[in-house]
Amino acid sequence: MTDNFFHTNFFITEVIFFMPYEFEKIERKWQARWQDSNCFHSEADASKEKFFCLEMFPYPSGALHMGHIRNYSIGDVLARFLRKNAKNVLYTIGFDSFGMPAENAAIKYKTQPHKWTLENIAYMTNQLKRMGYSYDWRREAITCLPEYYRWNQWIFLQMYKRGIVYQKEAPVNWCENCGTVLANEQVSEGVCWRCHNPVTKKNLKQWFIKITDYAQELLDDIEKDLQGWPKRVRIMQTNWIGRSEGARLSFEVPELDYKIEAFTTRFDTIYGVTFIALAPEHELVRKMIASMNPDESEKLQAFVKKVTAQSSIERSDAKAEKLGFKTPFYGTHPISGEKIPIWIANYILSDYGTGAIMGVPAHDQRDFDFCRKYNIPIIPVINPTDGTILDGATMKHAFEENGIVCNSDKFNGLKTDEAITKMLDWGEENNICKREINFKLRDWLISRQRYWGTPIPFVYCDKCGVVPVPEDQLPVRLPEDVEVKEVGHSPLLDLPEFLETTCPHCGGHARREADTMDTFFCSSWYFDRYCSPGDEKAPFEKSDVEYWMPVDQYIGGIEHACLHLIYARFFAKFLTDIGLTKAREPFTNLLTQGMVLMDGSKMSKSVGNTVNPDEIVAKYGADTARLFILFAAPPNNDLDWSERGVEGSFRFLNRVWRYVEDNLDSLKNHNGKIVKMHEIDNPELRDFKRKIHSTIKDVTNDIQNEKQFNTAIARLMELVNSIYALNDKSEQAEFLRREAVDVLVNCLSPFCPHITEELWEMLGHENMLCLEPWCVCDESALVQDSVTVVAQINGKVRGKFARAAGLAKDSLEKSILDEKIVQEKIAGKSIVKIITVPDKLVNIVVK
RNA sequence: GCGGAGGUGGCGAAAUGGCAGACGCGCCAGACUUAGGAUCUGGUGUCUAACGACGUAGGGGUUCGAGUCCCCUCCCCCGCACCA
Repeated sequence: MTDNFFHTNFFITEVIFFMPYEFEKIERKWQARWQDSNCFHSEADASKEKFFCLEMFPYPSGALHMGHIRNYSIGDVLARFLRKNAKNVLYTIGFDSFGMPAENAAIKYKTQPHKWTLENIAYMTNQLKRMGYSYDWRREAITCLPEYYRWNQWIFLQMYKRGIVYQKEAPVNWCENCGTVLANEQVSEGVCWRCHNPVTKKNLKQWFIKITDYAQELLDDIEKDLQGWPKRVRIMQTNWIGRSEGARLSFEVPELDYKIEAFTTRFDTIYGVTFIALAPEHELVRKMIASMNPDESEKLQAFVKKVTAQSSIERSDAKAEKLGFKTPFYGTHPISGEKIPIWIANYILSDYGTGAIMGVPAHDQRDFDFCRKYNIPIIPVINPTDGTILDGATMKHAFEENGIVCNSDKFNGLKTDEAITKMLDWGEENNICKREINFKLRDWLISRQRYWGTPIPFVYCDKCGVVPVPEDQLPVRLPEDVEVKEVGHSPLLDLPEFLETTCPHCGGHARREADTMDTFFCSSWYFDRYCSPGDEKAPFEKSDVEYWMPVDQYIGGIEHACLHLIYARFFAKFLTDIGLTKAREPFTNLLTQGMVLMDGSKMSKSVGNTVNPDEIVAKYGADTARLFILFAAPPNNDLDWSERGVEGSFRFLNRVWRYVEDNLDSLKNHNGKIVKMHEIDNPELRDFKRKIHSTIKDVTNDIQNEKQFNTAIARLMELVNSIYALNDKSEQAEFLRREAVDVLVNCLSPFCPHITEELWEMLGHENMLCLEPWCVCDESALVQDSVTVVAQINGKVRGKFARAAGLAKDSLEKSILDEKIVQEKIAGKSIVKIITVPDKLVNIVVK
């Protein structure tokens, strides 16, 4: 009750007790001025150094959340700072506006995805403008509009022409809840990245993009070109791409007239093979079922059914029980010619390698577990270097380390490293194996059984089969006037006017592809589009992207480490291959900002611990919201939301405001003269002058090099404290105050652009602050007159003394030794050594 | 299990190997006040009456000097995890 009273009467109590600066009026005033003056528009200009500042564009889910505010506030500081530092800055925003939530919302609210999405975009655009972000709005890209997605279709067709796009029937990830298939990257720990429901495998014919063609380059360029990325992300991508070197070999199955191919990284263990295992999805399994006796065949079918019905979580959990089925078939060992039993096993992945393995239980823990369970023999072919002789019957676990080869004919006695090379050489000479590189990265499954996405530009002709839609017929428009009735049923399937068409080849009857593209396709090149907004002839102009790309600073969440950030890198490489761009890596520097937490856990609607940016902006203004979120933690840390902290930031801005307002006459009367350090005698004023310029130096460095906005803001708070603390009323002091206030306002402006524009204007400046150059640090003002020298005895601080700066080492030493306290402390002891750091410290080592 | 990033006051956090805790929050005291959740001033790591001692997860090491470098251990967070 009491709480409620204070909340609802906040402004009334404020009016009575505390009159804050009029942030709402001021913020709206400057937002309008910026908009009217087009001051954030940028054009390619070869005579200027460019800077492309990019933020991961939002999905228009309805409203901005604090994560967005953090992301975009970081970006805006950089954009504004660099603009002031004479860079030609490209900074804009857009909406990643295709995707499932729009369909779900359409069902829930009985609306249309199109309508819902555009309304959200309108709302969020207002929010972004209300935050004062300095976007060039002319460059905005909205992916769900035909003028954008037609170029998705166009790029897709270029990929098709180059053989990068293909259709394939395969066991693919299926999310029942979303009613669609998912790419590999979009399944994490066996669950759907979006809805967290377990994913199962389904055999479907789908569109894929051959990202694997670029696997090696995607890997190589991580270390070569992505030094400006967090190490974490580089490692995540490296692991995701998952390169492994090995060999391919095959086992003949004469009975079935088939050759089982297998990939191994340990060809040196080839003599230890005691079984072959196939994934239940392996093509040979079908052949086996067909050629087995009915009784056995039925059992095998039941086994396959049981295993494939398991969800990805169950199947891919390393701790899950290994299940096997012994088939009556045998493969021939490629060297010894022995008959090796063939099993079907649940732990063999159908989509890695060949979906079949050579089982070496002595040297692979998974195979070991499997063999112990099913009593398959275990033959060691490597012994530890310590002389132990392994025995397959008694081994407790697989020996996976390097060692000495045994039980392997002429290779016995070789060390593992040597054995791998020699055996592979021998294997290749004798046509037993072939060296091969395998990647964990899979081709990108691009089809989605959803309505709200880019239509895949293909038709199925009764006569000609799968036919691409000719480029001059693009876009294939997505009908907007639809009713989404249920999840998992695309309304396109009920729209004959969309589905029924004619074949571009033969003019006969054809049916359109009703699947749409993964929305990650849209976000893989939107930054290129920012360079050439509204281009009607191409996705973007070559000259534009060659000027602006690559992105100099990208800012976004780490959750895209192995999603968007891999897809976009792939796109950059593909687009350069077809001559459209030059930058093979799209993002030179990456900053992954931390999450915004509330009471230690992530803000989320479902938990109900969110803070609505609108309310914060209404209560304290955009400048305060920005300041708090930048001050509370360094950008890459998680940030705990604190209303108290917000109040602190608000207090600071009021403190700045009040100072200028209360001292405005004097400040205005002392404009235009910069007092140089050498003109100042008063030590207090010399300190003050030094403070002004050390602030410029530190703030510049913190923004530019460290991207530590929290410490930059701390320095500005110190400057404000110094301004308040200065008592001197001399003319010189007044001029210095004026200088300090100008510096403060300018340096604060990237963080809090509105209040600083207003103050700048109040101070009598005529130009908009956002266009004014950044402050220049006067190095001569940094010179220290006196320094505090620490006297240590045996490393412990025993006194602090003021000394003139720049004293020579020996005179400093002497002067410290002469100090009474020091003399007392070292009395009766002998000096072993003195370490002196000029202007800092003298450490006397005594015995 | 593997890989990565961390562990500093009551809290968020600062510290090119050189005064640990800048700045902010909170707290305490004072001033101005009819009033204070405004504003201003001062204080605020722990122990101690004090001198002083101790203090950056714990233990060891290098160094004149370690939050920072090296080794071991513990704890939290993140990513990967049957990838042959």
